[in-house]
Amino acid sequence: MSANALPYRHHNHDACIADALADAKAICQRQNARLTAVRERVLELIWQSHRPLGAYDILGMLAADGHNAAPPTVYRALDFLQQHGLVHRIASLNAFIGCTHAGTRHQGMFLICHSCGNVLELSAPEVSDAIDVASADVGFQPDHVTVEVSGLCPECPAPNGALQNGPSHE
Amino acid sequence: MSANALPYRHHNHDACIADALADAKAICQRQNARLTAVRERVLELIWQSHRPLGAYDILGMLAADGHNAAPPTVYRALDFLQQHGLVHRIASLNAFIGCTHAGTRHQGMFLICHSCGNVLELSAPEVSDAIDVASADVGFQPDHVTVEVSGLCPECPAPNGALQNGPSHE
DNA sequence: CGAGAATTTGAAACATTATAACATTCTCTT
DNA sequence: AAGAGAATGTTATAATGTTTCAAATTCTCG
Repeated sequence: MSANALPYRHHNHDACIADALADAKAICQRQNARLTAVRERVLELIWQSHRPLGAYDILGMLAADGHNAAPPTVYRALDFLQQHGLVHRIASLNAFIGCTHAGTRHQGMFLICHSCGNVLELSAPEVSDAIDVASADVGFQPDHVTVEVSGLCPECPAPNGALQNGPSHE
Repeated sequence: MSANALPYRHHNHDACIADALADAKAICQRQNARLTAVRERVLELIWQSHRPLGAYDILGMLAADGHNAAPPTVYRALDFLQQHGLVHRIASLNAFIGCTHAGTRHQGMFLICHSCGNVLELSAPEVSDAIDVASADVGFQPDHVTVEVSGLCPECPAPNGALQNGPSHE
């Protein structure tokens, strides 16, 4: 019933990265923005997992590339990518993740599995709407919304013997 | 219609702090937790404004007290206070604020004014519910939820001539 | 009370995340 | 080719948070 499938379950991740990069190119072209080599490489690195990556992780990967980059290089690339809606920053993790809804108007909600570390971005209009209503109720004008939910994803077993998704009697 | 008034508009802030401290004492007693001198002082400092305070701000204030504290002292006090539901951490600001719903079961939502810096904590069940539904929809089990909205509070004038709360025709 | 256990705090060093400031190189336009 | 603006390189530093071990305090129970 949900429009949001789990995009990282048994998928062709190479294609997933390639798609993201192709989309990014198109989006930047449309916006007259320059997806330079560093920026593209950073985006690619971020897309190499569905786990958020810290800026210094990226820095290390660039170093492994032979690129002797300093922190500002990475942060600038990340700023650019965020500004163009290609990556999101997860505030509760100080980390960055590729946007799975790039190019579409959306208000993301992030489901962060504290077991496997994967993050799923949902577009949840009902959540945004509820937030807008609650804000308007007290006369607050929302500008930017952060919704980050940490918990257990359906791929991960529940810690002890607790039920996870309810008995599968259907 | 909202149960959440703006608690920081024209209120007696000394009483506000005193109440918070009294509540904290009661809550800790009930939970057999020790609200020691440092912890209480940190809580008091946090309550001295409705703006979130950074850990190092608190550290500086303790220093002004003549207390030569190191970072772990503050972080430990903050951990304790969070664990007992007396303060919240605002992830998008790396800062801490007193909980205005201490002692009650709630899922906070934070309205952060980027003009005056004040933060209003709302208890918004509709938002929590929407988040729970959206999570359940993809089989995710929420554990901890972060909802932080930055924007313009009703106390602050809109930047240019834009309407803020709509015409007051009622 | 008083010994031992547990909790809390002190203190020093260190790790991680992010930014400032300024020089240099690149890219696009004309 | 020249100039303007954008992007990157480089160095240093700021801001935030943690690890570790030692000392002090408080609690428990005989």
